[in-house]
Amino acid sequence: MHTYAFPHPAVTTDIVIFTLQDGQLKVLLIQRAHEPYKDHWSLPGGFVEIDEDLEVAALRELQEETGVTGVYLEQLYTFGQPDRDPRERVISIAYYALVPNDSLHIRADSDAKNVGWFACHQLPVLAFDHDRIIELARNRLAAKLEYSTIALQFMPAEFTLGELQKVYETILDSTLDKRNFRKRILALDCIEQTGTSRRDGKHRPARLFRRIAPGKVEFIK
Amino acid sequence: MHTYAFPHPAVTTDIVIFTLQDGQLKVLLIQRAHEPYKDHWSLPGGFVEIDEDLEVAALRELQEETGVTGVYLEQLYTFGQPDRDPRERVISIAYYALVPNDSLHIRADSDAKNVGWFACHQLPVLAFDHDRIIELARNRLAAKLEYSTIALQFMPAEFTLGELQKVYETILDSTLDKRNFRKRILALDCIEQTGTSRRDGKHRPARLFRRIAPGKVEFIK
DNA sequence: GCAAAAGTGTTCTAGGTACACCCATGT
DNA sequence: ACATGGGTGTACCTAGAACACTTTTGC
Repeated sequence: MHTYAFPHPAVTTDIVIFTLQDGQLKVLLIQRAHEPYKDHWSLPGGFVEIDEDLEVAALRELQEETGVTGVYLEQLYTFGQPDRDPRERVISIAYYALVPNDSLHIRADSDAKNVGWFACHQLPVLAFDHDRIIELARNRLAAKLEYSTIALQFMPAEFTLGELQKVYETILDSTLDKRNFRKRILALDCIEQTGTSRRDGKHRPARLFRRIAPGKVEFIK
Repeated sequence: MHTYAFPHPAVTTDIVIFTLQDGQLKVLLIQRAHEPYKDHWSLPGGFVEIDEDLEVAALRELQEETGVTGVYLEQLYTFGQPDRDPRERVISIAYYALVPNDSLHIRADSDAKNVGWFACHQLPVLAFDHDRIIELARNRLAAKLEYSTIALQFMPAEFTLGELQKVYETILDSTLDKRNFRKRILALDCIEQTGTSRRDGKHRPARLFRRIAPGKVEFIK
């Protein structure tokens, strides 16, 4: 037991894990096995250990649920409405992560709970205030596309310009002009040709590109 | 005493209160009366009450230290390194506030502690990680000048375009072209002439403007 | 040969930058 | 009269938007 002279809130991290699948922006959700919000879907998350850095706690959740490491992770916002959890006062530091589709190996039912990817525009009813958290994360992600190279964090080691354009179009939910897109991206000097190309379907093979600074997200303009 | 099955961190809010004085961007600091960091300067802040919303806690600190209400307040970032406070694990949700210079009445020595405004570019040695917090707040503020009307939150009810330009120049630490500045600001449709002007010194009187939507910070571009 | 995505330049437009002089007041 | 900040317009430049055809492959 742990006692304090004045009441302390519980502190958790929740993490919005984004990926792109089937041309849709998806988030990872977990079905709750217990009350409150039993059977509702919710964001992965959990209590911050007493000697654990916040970002480390978020990375731990990410690792436990997806098995991935070394992906983009950023603090989003801290949610602390007194009644957001009916059990006790819980303050949650929300993070969001971007996971390339090809590095995914969801731990299937690691502790007998359901885990799944849901398209952002058709989410189930969510536990707590997790709908607000996802909404905010989506807005932040879309905003960052405009002024940073964050979209590259969704890409595998090698990718085509067509695939990258699809990422932008999916997140921004709009179509882009191919020539303008290529001009803009190449002018950023953040990707380079591998020299190889990939045959894929009954059409001209596409040149492959790689990131110049893989882990880095740079601001542009 | 308050007892929990597993250890809980303490949660505080710290608040970076900005104002403009003498053509300088300043922040409000408080001299600590007790250990740790006794006599060091620090940000105003304190523990979040167990049933208190985070923003309400920040507003309370703001009110206690400056007496102002109804000013711009925004959550900045949450700092939670395990060793940032030597006493116990303390997670701090940092906010920043923008206070028009004319609405200031610092409570002088409300509880026998020193309070003062310090220019951002000549801060004293600060307690905890408060130097990092202020640095981040400054960057956020400067960034927001470029894509929102946040600068208006520093202005009193009526102001001249010259005064508003000075605000931009101070925060961005650069000089701006007068004609281009006026064109840009007026095109935003966020301020309007009061119809009056103000005589002030030995030169032509300046037209006065007011905000069209005083409390609102709009995104531009 | 036809369907399907890859690849490639030019023109137009709008928004941003650079720039210099007259105006109203106090001393 | 002169010093001080207030107030105004135009020319240039550059970044973003609009736009259509040829190439390479699989079937």
